[in-house]
Amino acid sequence: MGNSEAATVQSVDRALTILEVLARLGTAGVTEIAAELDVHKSTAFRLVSTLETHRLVEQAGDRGRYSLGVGLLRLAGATTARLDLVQEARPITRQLAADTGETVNITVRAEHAALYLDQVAGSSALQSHNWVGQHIPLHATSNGKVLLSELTPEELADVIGSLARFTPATITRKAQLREELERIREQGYALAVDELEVGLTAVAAPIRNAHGDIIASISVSGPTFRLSDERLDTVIEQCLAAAEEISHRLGWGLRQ
Amino acid sequence: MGNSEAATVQSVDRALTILEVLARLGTAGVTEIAAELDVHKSTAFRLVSTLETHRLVEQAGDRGRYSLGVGLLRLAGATTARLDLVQEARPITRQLAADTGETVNITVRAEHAALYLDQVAGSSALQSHNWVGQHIPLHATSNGKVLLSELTPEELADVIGSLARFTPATITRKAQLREELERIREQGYALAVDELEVGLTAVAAPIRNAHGDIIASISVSGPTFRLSDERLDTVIEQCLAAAEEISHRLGWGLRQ
DNA sequence: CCTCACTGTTGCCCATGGCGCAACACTAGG
DNA sequence: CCTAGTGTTGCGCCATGGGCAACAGTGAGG
Repeated sequence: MGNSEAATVQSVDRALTILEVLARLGTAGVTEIAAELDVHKSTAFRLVSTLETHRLVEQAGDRGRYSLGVGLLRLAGATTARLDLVQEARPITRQLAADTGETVNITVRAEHAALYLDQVAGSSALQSHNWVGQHIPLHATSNGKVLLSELTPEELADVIGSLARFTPATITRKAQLREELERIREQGYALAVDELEVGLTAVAAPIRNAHGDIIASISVSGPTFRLSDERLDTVIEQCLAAAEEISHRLGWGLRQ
Repeated sequence: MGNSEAATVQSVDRALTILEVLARLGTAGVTEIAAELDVHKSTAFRLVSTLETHRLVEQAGDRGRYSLGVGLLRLAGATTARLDLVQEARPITRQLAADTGETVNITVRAEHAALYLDQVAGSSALQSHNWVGQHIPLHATSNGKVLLSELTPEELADVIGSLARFTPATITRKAQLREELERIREQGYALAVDELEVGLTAVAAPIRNAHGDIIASISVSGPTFRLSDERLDTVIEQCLAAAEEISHRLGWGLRQ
């Protein structure tokens, strides 16, 4: 999409231009906006009205003068929270990948799935695929299970639909998942062996915010043959330490 | 605009819904977005494309997956900076209005005009009109002159067009304005007597950010008969003290 | 290697929804 | 009161937004 002339919708373009005008001027009336866009004021009014319905624009002070609205802050907030997390965590995910030699991933929950925010490959990592921006199933991954582990039963019921099977080892019954989540809460980390893919093992630990809520998960994943029992204990400890460090950076533990 | 059914543009509505979808899901492809909107994927693609042209959406990681973009942060940033300023300044503007009994205003520069961000009326204030959200001429007001006072000559030439006359006392020659701005730089505040309206006197002082740049102005205004010479000195001191306090709250003076 | 399934992207044409016009409602100032 | 200016609403026309179909690209599996 390097071509700025391609495939744009004129009325949408105009509406977005209104946002830019309001950022510049602070406030503007319909007639002023119409002049900026070189359209009739009834057109400007309809476009502003639509923006207002979505809270991207609101009426400032007196009736009829418009300014940018709180809906923008909300949308931007979703973005900055994730950018901040990746930035704060990056040196630690780098170190963890270097220490383990495996692939390190950070995920957050996005409704019914886990979303990959960041990925750092270790020296032994065989897969070169970049998962950033992609969704993974919550119930079949270590990261996903961490993200589910402290939800209330109501929240869990809301988030989890049918438990799709990916391998013979995938958890597909809700009672089994609940037991697994209980185990994760007790031991403080999640393990997934061959549950998403045969031959893939992953360990994940929770990243917490200043309030102690789980907001993300960090995992170390590699081929099952390399993450065998004797090595796994070390990797679990390293993963837990990394999660704890990131959590501290996000303010966890400072208010207790 | 209490009526959410009125006067909306369908394609704009769809585009804004895409923003909300992306805030929820983190990332999504065109086909996913089309399903969320219940439109054909070519329609979804064009809408996303338009959002991308304005940087509100960008491609996340792999080609073809979209997430919210930095353009959103920019738009939101314009809003939050102003909200922060009003919030930080509010207790001080309240106190100043109580101390002086006059009307206190905070303005920022919005291109070629000064924009009222906040207003607190004192006990003696006769005018009940709320100016928040409105633009005022830079050259004919104490606030406006403060906002102009530290611009470079090139910036000043860019910002100032013709100097409209509002009263016989309005500054209408550029040489005269330059002298006035020099005086303001020296004394640290601006005075406007009968320049916008006959019978209206206002004092304004600069609000500075952590870097020392003037980012806003705070004024005390009232009828000329009340802001006479002997009283004006007190009001000027109070206004300067308020501006300094707000500036400190915004980080001014902490790095010297 | 090939094939298939899926996704994103482009071009065309038509009908629908976005637009301008005109009227109305409201406000402030004289 | 009137006037000038602004925001808001309803109507009908036509331009542009939308769906269809084709194409391009990618990844997985055989």
